[in-house]
Amino acid sequence: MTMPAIKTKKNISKKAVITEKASELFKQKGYNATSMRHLAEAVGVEAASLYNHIDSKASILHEICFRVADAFNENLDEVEKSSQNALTKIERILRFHIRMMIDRYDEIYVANHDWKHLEEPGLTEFLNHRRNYEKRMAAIIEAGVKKNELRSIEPHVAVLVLLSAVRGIEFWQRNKRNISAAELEENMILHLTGGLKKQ
Amino acid sequence: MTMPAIKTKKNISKKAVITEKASELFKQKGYNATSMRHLAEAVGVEAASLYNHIDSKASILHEICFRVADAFNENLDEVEKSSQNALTKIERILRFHIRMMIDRYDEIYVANHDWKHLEEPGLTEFLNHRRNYEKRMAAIIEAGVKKNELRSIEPHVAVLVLLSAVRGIEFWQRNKRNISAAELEENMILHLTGGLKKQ
DNA sequence: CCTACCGATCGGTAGG
DNA sequence: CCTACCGATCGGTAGG
Repeated sequence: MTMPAIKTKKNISKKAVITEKASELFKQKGYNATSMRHLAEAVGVEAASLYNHIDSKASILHEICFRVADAFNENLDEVEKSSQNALTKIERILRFHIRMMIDRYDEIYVANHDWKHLEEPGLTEFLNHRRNYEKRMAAIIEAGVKKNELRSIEPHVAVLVLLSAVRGIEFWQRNKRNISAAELEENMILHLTGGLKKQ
Repeated sequence: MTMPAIKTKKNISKKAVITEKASELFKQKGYNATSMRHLAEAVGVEAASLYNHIDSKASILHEICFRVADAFNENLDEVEKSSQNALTKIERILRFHIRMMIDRYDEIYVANHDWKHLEEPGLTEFLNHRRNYEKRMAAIIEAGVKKNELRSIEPHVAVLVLLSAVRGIEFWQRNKRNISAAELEENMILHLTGGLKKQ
């Protein structure tokens, strides 16, 4: 008799290590420049052994990208459900993005940079996720402008500015200066919502 | 007797075609995922023939990245020389970035995404260029804050927000909606400088 | 500018 | 989880 429960548990845990190391390497070198042999070395096994835990190199990227997408979608669901005003909603979304960029940097970086190498149908699905997310954010801003809560600004441009500004935390990650994560967050919120508020 | 003048002219022009096609392909697929055989096909020759015009795949990436870096540095030189106030200087820099993102999108995209694959010493040189550029921008903002022209904001965070927000034009390039380039530019400036102005 | 070809490395499999 | 190995593809060179 085998012991399926324990075997499963072991596999999951090793798979988690592989995904984590892959996130690190993909972030450092990029998806294509990271070979399964590099990854195997980082994990501490031979390349062939990785395939006992994962299906393919592509499947690792798929898992990283969609885990990230799911986290952002869940947060947006919650924000949408609330009855706060538009500026508060946007601020909540921004704070979530900023914290994800700080706490789960490797995964986020990979999802932002290497989604292009997803295989179909994952690629299309991922892009649909993203387009949908941007539309929902734009709708929040549009409602705020209509209610005269926000400065009159083109909602899609505002979304583009907000989402990419937050990605700029990559600069901060590269050389974490004297600024703390909290200080970074407050200054970003100040700058970005300052451009949305009515003067 | 050979005719060196004409021969040189021919080589330069073919090299320009190679660089242009490479920018396009690197943008679409990424540097590593673009093979010299793909590039040769796009140019209309066999892969081996490319090497009559360029030294290596790496040298193409080098040329793209440094051509971009030089353009931004030249503009910043000009802005610094002027005696305008801080907000005007920042606005001029932003408008230049926005127009570069629109007019020379392929090159800029490659410089932003694939600089990581530059070979040393190019990689270090490129990163120094960038760090220097960010410092000079931060100095402009810092001076504006001190002179009480700008809202009190951490200058390095402001630079990070501004430079990455502008990169968000990638979203716009992916699905150029109903918004014109001019409308995009004015809305971005409104949003980003709105967060810098004193209320 | 081409044909022919090089050594290196890739993702992945067979079999134990 | 390993050894041994596969076909495919890579950047680049020799020689004409």
